[in-house]
Amino acid sequence: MKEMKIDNIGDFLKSKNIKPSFQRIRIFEYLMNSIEHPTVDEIYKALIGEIPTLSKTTVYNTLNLFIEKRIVHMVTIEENEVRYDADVSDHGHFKCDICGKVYDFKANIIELDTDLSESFIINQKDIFFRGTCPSCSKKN
Amino acid sequence: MKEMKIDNIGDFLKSKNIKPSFQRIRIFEYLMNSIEHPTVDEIYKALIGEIPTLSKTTVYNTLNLFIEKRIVHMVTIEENEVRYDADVSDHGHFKCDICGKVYDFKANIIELDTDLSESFIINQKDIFFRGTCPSCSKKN
DNA sequence: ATTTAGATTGTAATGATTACATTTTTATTA
DNA sequence: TAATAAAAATGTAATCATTACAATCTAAAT
Repeated sequence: MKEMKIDNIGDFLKSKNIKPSFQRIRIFEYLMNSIEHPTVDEIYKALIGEIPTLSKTTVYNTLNLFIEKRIVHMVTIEENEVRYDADVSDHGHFKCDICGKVYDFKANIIELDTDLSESFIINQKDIFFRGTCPSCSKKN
Repeated sequence: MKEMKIDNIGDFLKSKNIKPSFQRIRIFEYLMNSIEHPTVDEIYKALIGEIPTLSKTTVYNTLNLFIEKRIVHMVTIEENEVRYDADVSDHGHFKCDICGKVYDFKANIIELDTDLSESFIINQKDIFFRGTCPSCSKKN
């Protein structure tokens, strides 16, 4: 999910040195408007109706390009499948072990105190919590 | 990697309600002494010499049991394969995008400021950074 | 209009993980 | 101790996400 609104996705992609093909625009748009953190399969299924020639390989290629250009984050919450997030700002993910739902939360990662040497160049910071979400803990 | 030394792994497993079979003891011991965060395949290959009848299914079963009993953490750093860590204390992982090596670092996760409601029950906290490690950035 | 690079597609292969049934080991009871 | 039951380990086969690669299509450039 992206808080900042991008009015013209084509121009945004261009500004990141990405040629704005139709598929790329629609994939980024879908990811931007997703509250969940969709998998490749979910993105593919959501767009195949509108783009009948879309192939899963294109979704993979496009997402890998977006990651390389740093406009999308890979979220390895699940064991088996990778999820994607168009919100590249610092924030955390909470996964409920019961219902499997993933919640976003704000975290002040910049102020996190670590013993990591200055000579490590950090490109991405992820915070990931697991546990039981309020609605599932109520049921027990 | 586990900082705290466990002198008798069998007793330790028993204390966690895990029957200490030979395979389970050896798998936990291997994980405890690993500086890296081995994959299922790495654990299997490391032990097959010593335990020729060991099956990969057993490694999977055992690790899933350890996770359930909270004595091992799943580390989803890689895209494709899950890694495991016998250090369940709060700490972070840094993965170098160039050489792929994973570094542990200390992080004061408890003091991390988040907007997550109190009604979320947190069982596991993970911090994961990506970037370039000192030895790889020197080379460029 | 032609050429060329880039983007998309489909097929097939790879490789991690799980399902499930069978066998082996360990614990329990008579 | 022997018999029985429960738990653990094993092997095979299946599933499914991901990638490799070659072919086709599209769009930009000359």
